[in-house]
Amino acid sequence: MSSIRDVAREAGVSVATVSRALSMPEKVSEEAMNKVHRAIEKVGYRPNMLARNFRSARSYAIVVLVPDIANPFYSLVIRAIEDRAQQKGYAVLLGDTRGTPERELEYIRRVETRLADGLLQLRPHSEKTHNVIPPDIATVNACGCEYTTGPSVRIDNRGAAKTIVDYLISLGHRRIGAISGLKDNPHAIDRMKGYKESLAEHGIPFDPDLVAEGDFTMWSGLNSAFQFCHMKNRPTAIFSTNDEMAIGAIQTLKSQGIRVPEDMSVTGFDDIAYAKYTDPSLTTMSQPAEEMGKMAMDMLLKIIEGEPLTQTECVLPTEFIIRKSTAPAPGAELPNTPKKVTPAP
Amino acid sequence: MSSIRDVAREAGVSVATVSRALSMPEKVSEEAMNKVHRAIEKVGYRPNMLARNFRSARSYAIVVLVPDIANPFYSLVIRAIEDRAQQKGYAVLLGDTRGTPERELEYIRRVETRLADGLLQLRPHSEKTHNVIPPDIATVNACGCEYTTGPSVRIDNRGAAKTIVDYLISLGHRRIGAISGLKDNPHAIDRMKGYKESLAEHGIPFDPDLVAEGDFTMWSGLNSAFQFCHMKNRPTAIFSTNDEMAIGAIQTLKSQGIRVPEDMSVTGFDDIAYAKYTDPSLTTMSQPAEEMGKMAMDMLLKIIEGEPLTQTECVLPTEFIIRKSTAPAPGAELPNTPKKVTPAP
DNA sequence: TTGTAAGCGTTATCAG
DNA sequence: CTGATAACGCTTACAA
Repeated sequence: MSSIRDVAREAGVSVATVSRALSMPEKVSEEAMNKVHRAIEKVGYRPNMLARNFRSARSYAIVVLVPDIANPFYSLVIRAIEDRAQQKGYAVLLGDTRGTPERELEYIRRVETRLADGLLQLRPHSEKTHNVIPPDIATVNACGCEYTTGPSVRIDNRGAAKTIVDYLISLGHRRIGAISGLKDNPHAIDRMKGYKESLAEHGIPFDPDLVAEGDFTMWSGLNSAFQFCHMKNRPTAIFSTNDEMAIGAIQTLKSQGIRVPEDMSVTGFDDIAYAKYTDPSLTTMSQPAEEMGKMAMDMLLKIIEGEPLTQTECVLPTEFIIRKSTAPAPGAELPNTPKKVTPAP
Repeated sequence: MSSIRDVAREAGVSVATVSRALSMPEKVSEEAMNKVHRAIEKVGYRPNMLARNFRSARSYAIVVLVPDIANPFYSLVIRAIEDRAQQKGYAVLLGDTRGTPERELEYIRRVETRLADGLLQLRPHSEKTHNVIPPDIATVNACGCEYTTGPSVRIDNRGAAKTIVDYLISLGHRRIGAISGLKDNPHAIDRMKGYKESLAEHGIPFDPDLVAEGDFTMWSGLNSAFQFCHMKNRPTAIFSTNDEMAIGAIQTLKSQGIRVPEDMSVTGFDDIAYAKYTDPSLTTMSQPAEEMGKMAMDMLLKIIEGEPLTQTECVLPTEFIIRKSTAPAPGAELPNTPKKVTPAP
């Protein structure tokens, strides 16, 4: 519990010199430097960061607001954020909101009360169900959507979804079921837009009976798929707005004796690590999770440090990964099997 | 940026009264209370927690040291920790070490410099490869092993592993391959002990050729399995020390035309969410991830607050989950198929 | 290059 | 119950 004073006394210099030796070494003589370091060693001094942060009115911490840390896509983004933060000397406060506005508010308060210098959001902001972020708070959205306001990093969810459905249609599918996220989830909304756009473009009428509402969990994918199994005129393909629901859906299909992809194709979204190891492996849209986290962190740091933002919205490219869960529609006659699909911008 | 002074002036009371109104409301008259709250509202006051923490020499934060946040088992534990921390008014600093002692040290420093009040470790401590935690730091291990020193929460890794291998043997398996974690990983060591114990108990000689060293990733499981496929006298079952390696291994086996479980049984460890959705679904040992995080957090809080610990080591029960990835050994004659297996203590 | 001393926003200690 | 005031450990003008 020794303080800077003890070091100063031991070294025979002033506290100012000790302070400077620690934070502006170039302004201290070599001799003083040595004395200080010896003294630090001797008294076992550790600077009190609480005091330093207080004095400099900065916490060197940011909070990450995430709907669910156990979601593998989010944990990838967070890992990248943490990595970057550590490099820059910032700490990451974990803010798992579990979808509740109350918990979210707690974390917003943490930055209002100076416990954090900024806020990184991993879920698109929907004013209806979430708190509005006070305007004086430095914040960046790392997983934005089309209508995200304020600085954000995102992918083209709509375009990426359209790419997937275009592909399904090119395989001869005409009845394509969709497993959406919750109705007011901005990611689900954007992706469903792409789904509808693709259908419209190919002259396929949109059928509301063909969309099931999930909540991005495997469990909900499992349940949603039942709805499609027992239809009189069941779809030949399922477009899921994320990988876990697709994995759950495949499970159900198999249990009902429906072969994937021979009888029904299934696509995911995110390309989580498990997508490659399911049976069959999952055709899906890969998001640059690491890059998203890293870029968002860099943007937030700029805002915090008062540097100008070169661009306020950053749309990153996705990659369409074709694996084994998709095949030509049963009985479809294809002019030629598509070899290549342009990735979403 | 208004301070407690502004509130005091506005309310016509002293700063001491404002401070008390906020942290010891029972010691303030109702009248003063009202004046203060009106003033707070009016000037838009938010207490500066940096100052409060500095003054009270507490950060109300803990750091969680985790080898890899993207590991689904760890993210479950962390979610529970965060939940508990939030309830108790503590923040969680994410410390993803990526296995490097340097990053680990950075986080240990954070608690030495008062930026956190305590340390929760999610990996067993092995003195050889990790920093030693200074004795004056409040710390609890949430995923301990047999030889973890200091307060810890853990499961009986050895016993649980033995339960699995006992089961395999009861199915008639005699040549049982093992995919271990890295040699010096304490979890891997404990679990491999259980493996060997079970073999010994059943009079099956231990064969070093039958153990592959993985690193707990799916990728390493995938590679390890190849080693078993191409053996002259290949095993009829694989005991993997975690689920991801088991999932990777199954992938390899299938690709090599080896049916699971008909030709070869595979077992995992952890029971991550995906274990239920692989094909075939995975027989594995379920760890009480949430409970482990919650208990460890409670213990750490007690240490921080100076309360006595009722017990310093807490061993939680596991549950053996038999799914579809295990079956009787090919050609084995079983006296009677085992119906029930006693779970590890 | 170094030292002196004035804060930073709170809480805690004393008197009143 | 309330108010004045001294810390808390550090940074940073300003002076030397």
